[in-house]
Parts: sequence; C-alpha cells; structure tokens
Amino acid sequence: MLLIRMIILILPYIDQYLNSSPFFMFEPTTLKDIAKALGLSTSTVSRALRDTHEISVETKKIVLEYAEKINYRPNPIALSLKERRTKSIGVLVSEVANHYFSQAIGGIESIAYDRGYHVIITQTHESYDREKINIQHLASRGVDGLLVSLSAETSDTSHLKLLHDRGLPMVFFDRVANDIETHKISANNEKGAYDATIQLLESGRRKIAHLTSSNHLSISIERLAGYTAALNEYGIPLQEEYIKHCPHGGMFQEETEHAISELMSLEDKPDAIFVAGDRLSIGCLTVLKKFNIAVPEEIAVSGFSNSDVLDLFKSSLSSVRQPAYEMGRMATEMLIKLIESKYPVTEFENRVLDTELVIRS
Amino acid sequence: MLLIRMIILILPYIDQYLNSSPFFMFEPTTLKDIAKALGLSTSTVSRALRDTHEISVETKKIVLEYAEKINYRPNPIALSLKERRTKSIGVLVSEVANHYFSQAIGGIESIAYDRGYHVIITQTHESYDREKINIQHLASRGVDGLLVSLSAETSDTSHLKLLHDRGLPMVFFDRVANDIETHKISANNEKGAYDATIQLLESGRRKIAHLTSSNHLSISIERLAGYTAALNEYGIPLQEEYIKHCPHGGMFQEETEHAISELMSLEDKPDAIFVAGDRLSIGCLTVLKKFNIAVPEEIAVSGFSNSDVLDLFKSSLSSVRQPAYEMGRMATEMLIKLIESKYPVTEFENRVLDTELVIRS
DNA sequence: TAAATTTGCGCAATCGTTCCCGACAACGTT
DNA sequence: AACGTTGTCGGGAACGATTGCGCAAATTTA
Repeated sequence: MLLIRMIILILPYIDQYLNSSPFFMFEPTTLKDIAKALGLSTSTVSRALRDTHEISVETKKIVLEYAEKINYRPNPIALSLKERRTKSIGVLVSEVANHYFSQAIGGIESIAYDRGYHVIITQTHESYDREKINIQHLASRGVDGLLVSLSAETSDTSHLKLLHDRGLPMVFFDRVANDIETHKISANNEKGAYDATIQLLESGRRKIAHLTSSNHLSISIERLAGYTAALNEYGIPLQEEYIKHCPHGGMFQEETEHAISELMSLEDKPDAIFVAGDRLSIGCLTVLKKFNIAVPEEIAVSGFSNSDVLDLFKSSLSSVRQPAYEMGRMATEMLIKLIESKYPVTEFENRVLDTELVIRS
Repeated sequence: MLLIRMIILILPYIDQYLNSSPFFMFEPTTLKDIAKALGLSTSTVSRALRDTHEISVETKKIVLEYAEKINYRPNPIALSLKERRTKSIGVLVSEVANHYFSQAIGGIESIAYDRGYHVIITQTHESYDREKINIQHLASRGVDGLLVSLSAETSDTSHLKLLHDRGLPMVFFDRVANDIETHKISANNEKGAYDATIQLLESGRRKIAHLTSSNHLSISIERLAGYTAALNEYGIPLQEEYIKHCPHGGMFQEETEHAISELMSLEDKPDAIFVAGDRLSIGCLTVLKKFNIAVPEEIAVSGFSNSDVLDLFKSSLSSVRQPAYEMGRMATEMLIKLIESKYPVTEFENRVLDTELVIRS
C-alpha cells in the first residue's frame, strides 16, 4: 500500500528526470575550475584574465598560462545574463533563397562578425503572422538589435513599433516602415523603376504593364512612382488594368500566374512588363515560358533582380540590380552604431543607394 | 595632491562606466516583478507558471492571469544558463548566396522553428580558417548542435572531431567528413555525376573534361567517381589533363578562369565539360561567355546546380539538381533527434538522396 | 617608529530561472 | 491524543561570470 503510494508519488519525478536530461556531456571549463586547480578564488581568476591592475603580475601569469593551456573560453550565456546583452543581432527577411537577400546577408555577416556579433536569420516567407512570431522570438531571445525587411503581407507594424518604443535598436533595409523613426537604408527604387521603364519605352514599347508586390510595401509604392513618372514623360496615361499586385510577392506561383493571365487576356494586351521584384521577375518569366509567350518578341520584360545567373544569357530580361551586399553592410554598421551608442539617438539617417540597370535585350 | 591622485584613481572607473553603459532601456518583466506585485515568492510564481501540482488552483489562476496581463516571457538566457542548452543550432555552409545552400537553409529553418530551435548561420566562404573560427564561435556560444557542410579548403577536421568527441551533436550534409562518426546526409553524387556524364556521351561528346572543387571534399571524390564510371562504360580512358580542381570551389573567379583557359589551350581541346558544383557551373558559363566560346556548339556544359533561374532558358546547360530543401529538413531532424536523445547514440545513419537530371540542351 | 596608504586577494551579491528542502497548517488515522 | 499525510508555499542554492567592498599584509610616508 505504502509502496504503491510512493511509486505513484515519484512517478512524475522519474518522468521529469528523463525529460530534462538528454544525453549531453559537452561541458566546457569554467572560472571555478581554474580557481580550484590553482587554489585561488574565482574573483581573482576573473580579474587576472581581464588584466586588472589589482592582481600581481605573477598571479596573472600563472592564471593566463593555465587558462591558455586548458583553452578556457568565458561562457557567453553567463555574460549575456550579467551584461544584459547578447552580442547578437536578429535579421528578418522574406527568404534567404531570394538573390537580393542572400547577397544582403553576405554583407550583414561580413560586418557583424568583424565587430563580434552573431547573426540570427529568420524568414517570413512573406507572411505577416510569421513575421510577428519571428520578431517576438528574436526579441525574447534577447538580440541586441534588429535588421528588418518587412514581409509583403505586413501593413500593420505595431509589433515592431512596440519594441522600438521600448528601446530595442532596429534598422530597416529595402522594405522600410514609414511610421517608425529609425535608420533606414534602401535602393533608389523610384529611379531604378524609372530607368527600367524608360528603357522599355526607348526600345519602342508603349503598352507597358507593371507586375508588383503588395501595395503597402514601401518598395512597391516607390517603384510604382518611378514607373508612372516614366510613362508620364512619354505622355502615356496610366492604365489601372495594367497594374497587377501580388499580395504575397509571388511566394505562390499561382499568384503570378493569375496576374499574367489576366494581363494577357486583356483586349489591349501589353507589349512589355516592368516587374518590381526578384522573385516576381523569375516567376514572371517562368509563367511566360509556360504560356509559350515569346520574350521579348511578343512581350518584353524588365525588372528588379539580383540574380547573377541572368548575366549568362544575352537574354530577354533587362534588370535593375540593387547593391545588396553594400546595403547589408551599411545597415549593419548603422545598427551597431545604434546598439553601442552611449546616449539615446534622436537623429536618424535615411540612406538611399543607386541601382544599376543591366541591359540585356 | 590628494585630489589629483583621487582623480587619477577614479579615471578608469569613469571610463569603464561610460564604456559598459550603452543606452539601452529594453527591460522585460521578470519572475521577481510578478512575485513582488502579487506578494508571493519567485519559487511559487515559477511553479504556478509551470503548472506544478503543488500550487493551489487559485494561486495558479492569479499568477497566470497577471503574467498574461503583463505579457510575461521567461528570459531564455537565464534558462540557457540553468538548463545548459540554448535551443539553438549552428549551421556552417560555404555561402548563403549559393543556390544549393540557400534552399537547404530553407529546409533547415522549416524544421528547426517547428521544434522551437533557433538557427545561427555562418559562412566559410570556402576558407579553412574561417571554418575553424566559426565553429569555435558557435561552440563557445553554446549551440546545442551543429549542421556542417565542410569548406573546400578543409582537409583536416580535427577542430570538429574534438567537439564531437566532447559530445557536441553534429550532422553533416552535402560535404561530409569521413573520419567523424555521426549522421550524414548527402545526394547520390556518384549517380548524379554518372547520369550527367552519360548524357553528354549520349549526345555524341567524347572529349569530356571535368571541372571540380578541391580534391579532399567528399562530393568532389564521389562526383569524380561517377564521371569516371561513365567514361569507363563508353571505353574512354581517363585523361588527367581533362580534370581541373579549383581549391576554393570557384570562390575566386580567376581560379575558374585559369582552369578553363588551361583546358582550352590543350592540344586536344575538350568538347564538353562536366562541372561538379553550383558556383563552378555559373562561373564556368561566365568564363566561356567571356572567352566567346559557343555553348553548346563548341563545348557542351553539364553540371551540378540548384539555380531555378536556369530553368528559364532552353539553354546550353543541363544540370544535376540536388534535393536541397529536403536534405536540409532531414539533416535538421536527425540533429534534433541526436540533441534530444536521452542516451548516447552509437548507431549512425548515412542517408543518400537521389539527384535529378534536368536536360536542357 | 607610528600612521597612512597601497597591494593583493577573497566574500558575497547580482543577472533570471529552476528546484531541492524545509516549514507549517489542515487534515485523516489509529 | 498523538502521529503520519497531505497541500501550499517560501528560503536558498545553484548555473558562470563580474565587481563593489572588506581585510590583511606589505609598503610608503610623516
């Protein structure tokens, strides 16, 4: 009777023990280990390693040599807990498989690692919910700052605003939030879009459609403006039915396919498309190929893309290339400056970099 | 006199104070805050939140409601320190801008986030030194496990072996280390290479060169084997001068350019090249274009690549595509199984996935 | 030589959690 | 009535590192 009771009693503990105890023997050495081995206190060891003046030269030497020997590394987690910073920055992009973002991430890492920061990358896949979850995740995980490029679905940025108001440093790149006051870096989207559209116009096209991402994204708005300006310059009126938005930035191929097929079933079919995004550009060409529409004979295509593979073909697609790597570097530098600033920053930069028009037709 | 001394004395402290005090007011609520507000002890609050049986239902209710109200989130850093795990996994790849890796990372994240793990991505840029630094970084940072794809420069894996012997779980994907016993996942490189070479042979080519990465990489060895097997089948002897290694996997364009120009200055020029890598494939085509060598008329090219852009062109390049996303998922699943295993794992899997030959010529 | 300072080091608190104990009621059992 | 069980909770020690404070011994100063 008693035995049974006891077993019932300890059952949850057994379960707990098993659950909380994965096999894991990876245990680095600590200050305490050094202190014990050398017959000193942890404080002395800590101070010796940090080269404080109040430790004798001999003791320092002994400690340093021993630490070197056993390859001691301070536990960054303990440090984070104490210093209230993690030496890591969180990155939010729509997807790493996007050429623009993978190049930008290259730039981000190059700076971050030089400055001793870790980079934690998260992907939204253009989903607002995913964005909220990831941001929350990163914040609770205690990143020191955030590099953000909004998802296509995002129109409400209150989840970011809340964190920003509470003092979490953040820098926007590419897809910026207009209602949050902080450093921002983007390409000259309007100019890039203008250039691409002008180039289509110069090549004789007049019925130019515009395939773009969701209409609350900063880049969509700016690129649309450039497109409009170019048409204006040629005295061509804007036609609503020529402008197609993909709310998920072409994450789903059906979206793109639907938009293109609508365009191609218009009475007055377009003879060119200006595409406002990396994924959309590839998606657009894929759909056109599927529909057996000749590019550029039947329809010319020009769009934003950072794919280096496009260079290989004397092909149908002219493209606007953003300085992705440089943008990543700059954004990271700005963020680290924010993070390490001793005083609240009130003046914010809004840097705009030129794009490059690569003509291939 | 005294005053000056005092000032000299406190000077370093002033400096330290300024240095250690970046402006940062982002301070989330803690258990103690809740305890104080509710007149309970932190232990009780902790237990209430973890739904222990030894806390009364009423207390639990009060605590839970208050925690919900102030949006309490346990500090993951403190948890990591206590539980000796970080719920994060480190990833080592050569570069995220590589199509294969960016897709693999997509797969890695899809599993990791579902299981509550963070992903920390590091790039080697095919450098052995960078690999050592990054691995050390990740280990000291306390990741729970490692997903590794070796750099092209790496022939000595002792830095990884050391960690593995100390019990840090790791899984290799794509570029595996043969002398470390753990889970591994790779594409059927030999078969993929064989298929691609056979396809070149079937299209009538007989002088097939092989452009590949450094010769200590597992994938190089396997792909070379497949290439050799295919030639054998057609009774074609292996020609040493047709095989070109790029020690940095084409990270430097000169490397690729040098290899190609050597091939093209041979007395008996090749009429086809089988390329064993994503970056090399793109690099090879770029060089051929630069040299004004017609593809596939003058020289046919077939190689490993996961670029989806290639699909757009009824082009010169047939390619072997690896199931990158799936490989990322599987590797992550295997790693998490290792991490969460309650007992030491002694039996390891070596999973091999089929490649897909995409014919475009 | 006595007093004042400096040198060199240890103690203990701290960061936010978890969890082992122990305390102390309010029961039920003999 | 005396004792064992429960049910609830708080105290305090970890986890690994830093750091203000205190204290003895060594050294300098008056």
